[in-house]
Amino acid sequence: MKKIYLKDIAKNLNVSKTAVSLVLNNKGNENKISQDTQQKILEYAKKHNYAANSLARGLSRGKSETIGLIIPEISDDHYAKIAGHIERKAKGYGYVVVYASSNRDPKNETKLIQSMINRQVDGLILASTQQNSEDIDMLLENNYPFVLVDRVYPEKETNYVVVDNFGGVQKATEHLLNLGRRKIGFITLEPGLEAIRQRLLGYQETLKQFNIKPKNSLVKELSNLDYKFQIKDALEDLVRFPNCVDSIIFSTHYLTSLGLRELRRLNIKVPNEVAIVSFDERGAFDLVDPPITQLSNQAQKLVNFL
Amino acid sequence: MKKIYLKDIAKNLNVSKTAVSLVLNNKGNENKISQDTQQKILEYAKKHNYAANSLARGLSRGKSETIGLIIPEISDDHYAKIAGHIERKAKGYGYVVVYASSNRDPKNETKLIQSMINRQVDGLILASTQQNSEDIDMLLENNYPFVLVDRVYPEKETNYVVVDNFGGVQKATEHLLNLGRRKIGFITLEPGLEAIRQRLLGYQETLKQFNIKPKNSLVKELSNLDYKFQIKDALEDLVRFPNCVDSIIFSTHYLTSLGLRELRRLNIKVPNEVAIVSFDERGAFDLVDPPITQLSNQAQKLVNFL
DNA sequence: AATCAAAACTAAACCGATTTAGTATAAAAA
DNA sequence: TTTTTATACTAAATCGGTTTAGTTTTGATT
Repeated sequence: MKKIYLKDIAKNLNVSKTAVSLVLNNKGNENKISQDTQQKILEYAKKHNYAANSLARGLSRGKSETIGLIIPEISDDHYAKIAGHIERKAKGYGYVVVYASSNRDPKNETKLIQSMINRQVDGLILASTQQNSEDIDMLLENNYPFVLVDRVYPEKETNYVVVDNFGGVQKATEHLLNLGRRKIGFITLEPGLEAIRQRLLGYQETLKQFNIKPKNSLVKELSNLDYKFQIKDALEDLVRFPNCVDSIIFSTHYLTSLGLRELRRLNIKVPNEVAIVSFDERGAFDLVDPPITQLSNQAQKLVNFL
Repeated sequence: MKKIYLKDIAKNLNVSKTAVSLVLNNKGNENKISQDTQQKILEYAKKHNYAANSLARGLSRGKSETIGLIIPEISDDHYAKIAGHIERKAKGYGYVVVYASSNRDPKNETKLIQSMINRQVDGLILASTQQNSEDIDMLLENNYPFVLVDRVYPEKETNYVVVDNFGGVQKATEHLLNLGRRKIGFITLEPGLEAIRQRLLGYQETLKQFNIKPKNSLVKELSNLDYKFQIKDALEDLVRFPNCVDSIIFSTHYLTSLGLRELRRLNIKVPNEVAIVSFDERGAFDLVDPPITQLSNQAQKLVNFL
């Protein structure tokens, strides 16, 4: 089974490459190629299993039918899900996706963006480190087609798709309030990422709407580096006097994991003594008894807008 | 910031495209381009941020510096991890990876393989559905560079990389035996996949090595479609008279998840009454108390051989 | 001064498609 | 019969590189 090229078809059927190309791209009619000839070409192509070399096609058409996806880490569940949904959508349009992980390093991200552009991807989807203003500016200036997902530069005018961080936490907070909880703690990260800021805001604003004054002492902002250690103190402080929370919202799934273990260590009954809600989904949460309330399927919602 | 092409450099420096191409590909010396000229070209290229169009390069070189990855599902934790490791390795060699999910449908897989080939990927990594003998044959016949990962056609002579299914379960079994457990149940899937067969074998052979006769009544092979429902009966049968197992090996992580919940429902203490070992890793298992013994980091080990 | 080899460079073919700007033939209109 | 207009096709340029097969220039050798 040798590879077959456009010119082989042309030669064997005694027609021009042009004719073959037109017919195989469904432009036979508009270019007045006779039905006979079209038939002939289509049959021959099918019979010999012809498929265009997409590098050549891409070069001459100036597009690659490929989209580039740059994410912090493909092996991260959250981004793997996003990648999955993007791929499904892309496939529907005949696109293929190439991915690359920045490992949350802006320098890497810059390189990857360049590499993707050189590879002639037709567009970029970027879950940025959010520390690459210049790259975003560059893309904007060059009118390069891209959209940000999941992580956004709020001060820039770009297309973006994010989960509703504010609304999500708002719902979480309302959920707890409707259950009658009134002393709601909030464990989150330093507000470096816009998403994180939005989540805190969602919590605070919802409390206000219920005429509860948000107290800073109930909000624990852990360091991105040290959260694993800090969470212990944070949690103890929340559940002990004088805070004595009756519920806690965790703003990311891994904080939830850690927090849950800590609560167990402290012998605190979940949800009777302290109810908890987690912002992110996490498939395996259903392993835990009792199930954790979670805002599920964020990744799904997110990509449907693309 | 306009795009700059090889011919622009050539024109502006009054040299030929050939010279520019050679120098930028580090073939200046072997082709006796003078140091002066080389300097000139390199500087100009750097200054103007030249980068080759990789479609054009790929077309003329006959390779794309791209590798194709076909997996059942990118959003599956296991495959996302594999994808992550593959990407890291690939990046080291200047390769980029395009992925596509077969959704475990052989028809899809066939299409994807064709699509990847048309896209001129330089090689394929395939976590196959294992129901596509013809595709594998085709690849072999055409001498196409590919390797199977994770899922293998044992009767075919291909390159492949798999976790040591046999050895893994062997270790798991030894682990339980060394803990003094003697009535070890094995919950697995129908032996459609080679990996699954190897796991069962690992269990059976290890028992024999310890002079324990493997009993079929202690092995539960659940249907791929119905395992969620069948696992209840399977588990009850194992723990109740006359089987009364003191431990269970689950051959996949999702069986472990389900089994664990069932054991809890049956009020059976893990690991005191029944110890369990899971074949696959699963990050979130550390949520569960007590921790589940697991064979960890399979994905990592797997890809290091690539 | 003629010869030869090495050094420095380049024209043009090529990769495999797409696409523009035609041409040749047949049928219809003048 | 000549002109016009469709119809059915095609040659050649193009995309942006790489590479083969030279050619020209310089310097050393006889």
